[in-house]
Amino acid sequence: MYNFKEKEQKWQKFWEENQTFQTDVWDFSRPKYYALDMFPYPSGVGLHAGHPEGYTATDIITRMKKMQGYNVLHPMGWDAFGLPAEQYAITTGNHPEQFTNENIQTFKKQLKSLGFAYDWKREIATTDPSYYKWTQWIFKQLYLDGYAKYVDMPVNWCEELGTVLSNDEVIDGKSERGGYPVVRKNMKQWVMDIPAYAEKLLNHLEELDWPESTKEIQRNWIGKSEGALVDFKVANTNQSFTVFTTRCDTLFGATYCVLAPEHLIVDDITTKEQKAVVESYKKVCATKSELERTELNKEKTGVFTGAYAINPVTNEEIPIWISDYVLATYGTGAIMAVPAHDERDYEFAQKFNLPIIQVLEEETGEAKENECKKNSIVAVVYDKEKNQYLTINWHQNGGRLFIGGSIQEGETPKECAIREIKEETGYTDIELVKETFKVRHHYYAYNKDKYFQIECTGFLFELKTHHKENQNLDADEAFDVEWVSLETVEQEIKDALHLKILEYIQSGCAMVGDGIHIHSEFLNGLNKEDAISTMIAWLEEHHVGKKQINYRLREWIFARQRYWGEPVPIIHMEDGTDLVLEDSQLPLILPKMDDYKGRNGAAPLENAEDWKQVEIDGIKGIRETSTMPGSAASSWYFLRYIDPENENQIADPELLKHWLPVDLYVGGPEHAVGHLLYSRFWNEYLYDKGIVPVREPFQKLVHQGMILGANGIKMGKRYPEYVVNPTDVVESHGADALRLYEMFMGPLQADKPWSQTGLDGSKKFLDRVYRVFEEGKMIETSTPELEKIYHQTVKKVTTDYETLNFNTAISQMMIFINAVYKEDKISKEYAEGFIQLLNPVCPHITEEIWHTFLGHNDTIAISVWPTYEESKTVEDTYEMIVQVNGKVRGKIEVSTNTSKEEMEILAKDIPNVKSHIEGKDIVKVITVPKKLVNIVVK
RNA sequence: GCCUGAGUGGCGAAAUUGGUAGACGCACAGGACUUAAAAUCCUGCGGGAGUCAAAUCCCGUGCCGGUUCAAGUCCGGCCUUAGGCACCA
Repeated sequence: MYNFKEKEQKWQKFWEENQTFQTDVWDFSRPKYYALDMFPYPSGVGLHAGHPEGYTATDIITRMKKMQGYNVLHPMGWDAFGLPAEQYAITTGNHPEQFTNENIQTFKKQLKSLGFAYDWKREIATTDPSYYKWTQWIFKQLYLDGYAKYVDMPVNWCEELGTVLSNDEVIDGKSERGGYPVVRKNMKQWVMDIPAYAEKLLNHLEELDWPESTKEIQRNWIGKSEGALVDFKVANTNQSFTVFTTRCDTLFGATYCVLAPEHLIVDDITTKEQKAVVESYKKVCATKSELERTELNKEKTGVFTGAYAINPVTNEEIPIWISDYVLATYGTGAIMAVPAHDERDYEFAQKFNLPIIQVLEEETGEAKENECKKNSIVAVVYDKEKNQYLTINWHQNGGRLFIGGSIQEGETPKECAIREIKEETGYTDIELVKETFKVRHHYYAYNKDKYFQIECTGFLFELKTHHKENQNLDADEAFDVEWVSLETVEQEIKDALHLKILEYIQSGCAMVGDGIHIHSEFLNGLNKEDAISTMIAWLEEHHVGKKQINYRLREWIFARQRYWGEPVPIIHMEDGTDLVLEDSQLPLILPKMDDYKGRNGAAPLENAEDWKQVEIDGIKGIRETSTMPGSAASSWYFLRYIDPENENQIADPELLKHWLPVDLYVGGPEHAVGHLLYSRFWNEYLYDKGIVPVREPFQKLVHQGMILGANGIKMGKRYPEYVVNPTDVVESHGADALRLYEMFMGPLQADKPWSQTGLDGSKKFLDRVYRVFEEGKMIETSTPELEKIYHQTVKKVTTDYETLNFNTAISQMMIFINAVYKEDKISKEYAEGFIQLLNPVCPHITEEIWHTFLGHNDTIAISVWPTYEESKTVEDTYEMIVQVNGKVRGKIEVSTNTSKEEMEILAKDIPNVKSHIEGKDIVKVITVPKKLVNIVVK
């Protein structure tokens, strides 16, 4: 019986004493492999069930690659700055460092008990001054190059946490940590100019082997949009403002402009009469929290400034409004409103009765030469009481349609619609509900033998009473007037124009799609794409605008009003200048304090008087008291692992050149934007500076799924009875069983529920493996019976590990062990190979067998990975499937090199197949070599 | 609303370029060993009809339709669910 408790400790001690997994990074003689886990925040509660999942995945790759002859770097460290340690310090009066170090020790002990092949000599903690020296140094470079800036800007302020937060730390208007409300506030802040790298960060996503979903999230977060800047003069002043638009082609339809309430020009242009309302509106917006702003987005609000802008293409005066639906922080904080072709502008225009001009028209039907032009209408009449629509059934002569007709001389479209309804159906007691945008339609009229191009307006009327007057029909108008349900309408109306009008009536807002420009002078007749480029050329020629690319990505707010973070190495001098510390003054050490609580929203370091006050060459100054955000240290830690003790640079350039990029990076999907975007930014910056040799740090990225409770719900405080603690499992089942189970549960990337019996099953498998040796099934002579399955197993396990399909690799090893039991013997050669295959997943039991039963003195970790022969994996017979009309009617064991002709003959000879084809004509026979025969009969 | 991904037995899940749906494991049932139980080993295990037993047949991969000799896999349209974005002009 295998004593996992004793043996696991024995081998962990052995690996440590023999430094089995220490990496000589200067050994360039072998190919390198860098396998990285996202380093954990060492919280007080220790490891949870999810940690071993990702860590085991990289550990498997590490151990296999090492056996395949790679020099593997597999480090671990601690992302140790953060809020909990600080809050603990505030409540207990202890130093956060002490708390952090205790947690690190707990984590480390737990990780070691799982048997991971980390090189603990390279362990780093972000809170260690020898580490944050270099975090500060990178900050300094960014500062000197103008990417780190101290600016006055609106920020996300969280009162409860007493700090500002970056955009990725705010979710639905609440703080990611704790879920406290977040408000907007203007503050002097340190920011990183990540938008300057937006284009590079976007483009280089292409070359990465990352999950498509994560790349997509980053693309959305960067949010590139191409458009134009357009200048608007304010009438009767010398003021002007610029708007950003992606639809400059609709400029002829711009009927008003909207500025963000915070826009600087607002106060200057507001007229006396409007001053009071503008002021009060601005006040309301300022006090709204981020949450209220997003929640209140149903109803548009805004006020008129009294001023007018001049539309540069029409030279007409259009009113300037302010509204919080225009964001101060995006684009230029000002827009031109085209209500006909933008949903938000449409809604706003409807509410405040602003004019709507259609400048784009959708087209239905097919354009022909020599078309006759006319204007027409399509009218939809709806009976609310019966929930039915009024239609005209032309039967063979055109099917079902709504009411349609041509507009006559001197008639408005609406008058035409009312007239046509009366003439064709007799109904007169109707009320107009809605008039749609115009549609351009092309059709052929059989009765007139002519092609027509019509401009058609749609109408929706509601029937008030069934009062009817006489119809007034032409002789050739033979149809039935029918009330039908919406379902019938959708099924039976086929005409493209009528369908389009119905679509307008149902959706009913702005028309945002493509179409043909109208009422747009030099754009008339052009589609959207052509019109945009034509308009940009026009704007540039007339010096009133230009092409512009805009990003949604904001500056990274790089300061927190907290204690437990890296100090920013800046001194604000009395003379108003900012001074960055000399390299020799780094690291700037975080001072010990009596009280870690900030006062009135000020940073805790404000209280460190002795530390804060400095004097240089007789000039007094005050140190920056904000600290860096959590994602600062994690944005470059993967570089430090390569050379963690280097005192002169972040890492030796020669080593960086050899070891980068990270070959495999495994971590949770929750870092899709924050950490993974910031690291890419810093790495890209350091690449541009020539410090780092690769543009992208993480070549291949994989997100492990979540381990759910046995109830299928995320483990956590809500259902404490379903929480699994890995340390308990190591106690009860052993580290190997835990590792094996977590890898066997399902695909690495999927969320999977925990199962206690499943875990038992994994342990049973390990006992079954051990028993092969314990019971003496291993023999010195060869076992040809197992040859094929052994080679198949080596092949499948190797390739499945490489593609991270651990669950199927394990199932193949189970199949192999089942075969060993069936034969009741195994040769030493195959036993060794098998134990090596299992070793990356279950390092302890395999190491034990390797020494005890297989007689080795050296660790299995440095043995040579087993190989397979392709020729020995292929079967020489296979089960040929015989189908009749696609249904399986027989199976027969045949040799692999049976010819197509032979296959067909054999197939037709199977009794059950015979009975299915008897008396029928064989239409065709499909033969797929090494697979099947399908006989098609009639 | 928009963008991703997922939906297969009682459960976790497998299935090359379309080619035997359900590998492997869990649970369950039966047998062997045992005084007995546990452990272990062996066998069976999608649903239905059929039979002493079998052969055999029908149905079955979220739903509806299509392409094909053949669809879990490809195409069109829905439904459910998880994640992301959401007044981004």
